[in-house]
Amino acid sequence: MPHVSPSPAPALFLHDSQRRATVPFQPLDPAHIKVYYCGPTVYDLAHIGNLRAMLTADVLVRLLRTLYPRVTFVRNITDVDDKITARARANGEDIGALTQRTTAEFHQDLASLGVLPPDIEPRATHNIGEMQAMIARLIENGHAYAAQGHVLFSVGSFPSYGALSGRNPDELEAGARVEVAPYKKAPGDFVLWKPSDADQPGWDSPWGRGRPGWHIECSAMSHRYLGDSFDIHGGGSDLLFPHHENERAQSLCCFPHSQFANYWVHNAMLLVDGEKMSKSLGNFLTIRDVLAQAPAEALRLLLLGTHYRSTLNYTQAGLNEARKTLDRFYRALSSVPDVPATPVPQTVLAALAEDLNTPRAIAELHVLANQAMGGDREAAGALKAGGALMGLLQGDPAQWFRGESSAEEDAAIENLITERLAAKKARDFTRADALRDQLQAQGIVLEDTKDGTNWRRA
RNA sequence: GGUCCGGUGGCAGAAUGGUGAUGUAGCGGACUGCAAAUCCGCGUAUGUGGGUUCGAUUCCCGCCCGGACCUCCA
Repeated sequence: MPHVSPSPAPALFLHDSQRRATVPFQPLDPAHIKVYYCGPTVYDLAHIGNLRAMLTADVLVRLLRTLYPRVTFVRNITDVDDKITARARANGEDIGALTQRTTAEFHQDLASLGVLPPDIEPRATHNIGEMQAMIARLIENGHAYAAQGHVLFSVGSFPSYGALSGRNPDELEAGARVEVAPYKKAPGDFVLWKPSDADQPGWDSPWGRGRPGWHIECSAMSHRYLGDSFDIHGGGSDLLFPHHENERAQSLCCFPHSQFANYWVHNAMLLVDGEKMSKSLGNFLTIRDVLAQAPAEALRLLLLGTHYRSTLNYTQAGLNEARKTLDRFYRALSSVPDVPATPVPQTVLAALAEDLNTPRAIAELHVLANQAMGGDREAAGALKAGGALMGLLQGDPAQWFRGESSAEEDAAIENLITERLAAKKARDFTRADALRDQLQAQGIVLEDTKDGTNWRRA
């Protein structure tokens, strides 16, 4: 019954932040989709808010790969930043050591969540030359100016400044909470290049030894790896302004006849227990904090359980529920012998094609799981295939239920189960229940079936 | 202050101008020695006040509440 016949791919709709509407996705070149995401600034462990953006990108890219023959996904590493310099100093650590270590930790964390690596992962420090070339070009074009060792982008030189984030540059000044640096011609002008002290990282440049401003790196790297126009640029909604607005301004002024990013995808923020995650509130959660108390897949399912454009409230209860949901999904998969390889079910694909509606896609997985539970092998295959599209359900069910355990542990458990079965056979239920309680105390749950007793970890 | 987003059952979370998914929790039942798992059944929701409409949860306006951004936070 489930949808194994090849069907035409559904049309992809995406919510574009700039158009402020959900619109049909029309690739620049259907033969090759190009996606750029802002990656992490590597000075500390990634938190679950960072993860949300990475997961949104992951599902988007997985979906694009099923709809189009070729996708190039670029996600940068920001390895030069004043936060990095400050942290390295605080740690008494070399900057390179800090960024390398943090990058490795980032990769490990994402890998444990099943987030596929980008095709290209450029580092800012490897692209200083490209940044300088863009800055020089912006100065030539009259869009930037040097002042007191800084180079600043002149916001007034770009009429459509503010179009992405829906801001009026004149109104920005009114509520500005930051002091305007004296070398700025206009308050909204932002730094492309800034001078470095001897103890700050720096590179020689026509404007003196210095380092790039934050925004120019993404313009330089997206241009180098994707060209002056590409399909999708994504990131957290907090990057919309000023980061993405500024990127757009730089890139369009540098390459006036380009489109830069054709679609902008922004995920909403995440709360923890209803409050903004912050170190001072004590509710700051790194990916590793969560993985210490639940399987990575449960975290993944939890984060995909809310649409990416809605605020997501992370709670322990939600994490537990995600875990129970996976129990059911894996139980459905294991209820069917030899789950067949099946195309992605249309119901799941259609949900994701509507602006990455992962909650609806997961609801469709429940429908398939219910069918699989009733013995429908095709549904089980579809469940697994649909899960794969979201990076879920690719594990071994036995592994899911039993987790990591040694052969000795397993043997000990099996022994107690055998003993209990003997007691049951002798109708010594007191003894049998005592053995079951003993296992329960170890976190082992028993399930008696016609064919014997199964066990799993609670 | 400016701009923007949201308020759906106990909880999580979709959708929609015409009887509101999916899950979880709860209740009842089947199965079980008892459980666990599974299956069957049940109930409960559109913040508030107006407007448009034959009909509004959906569109419009006010109000209340929550959240985001407003120069380097995903």
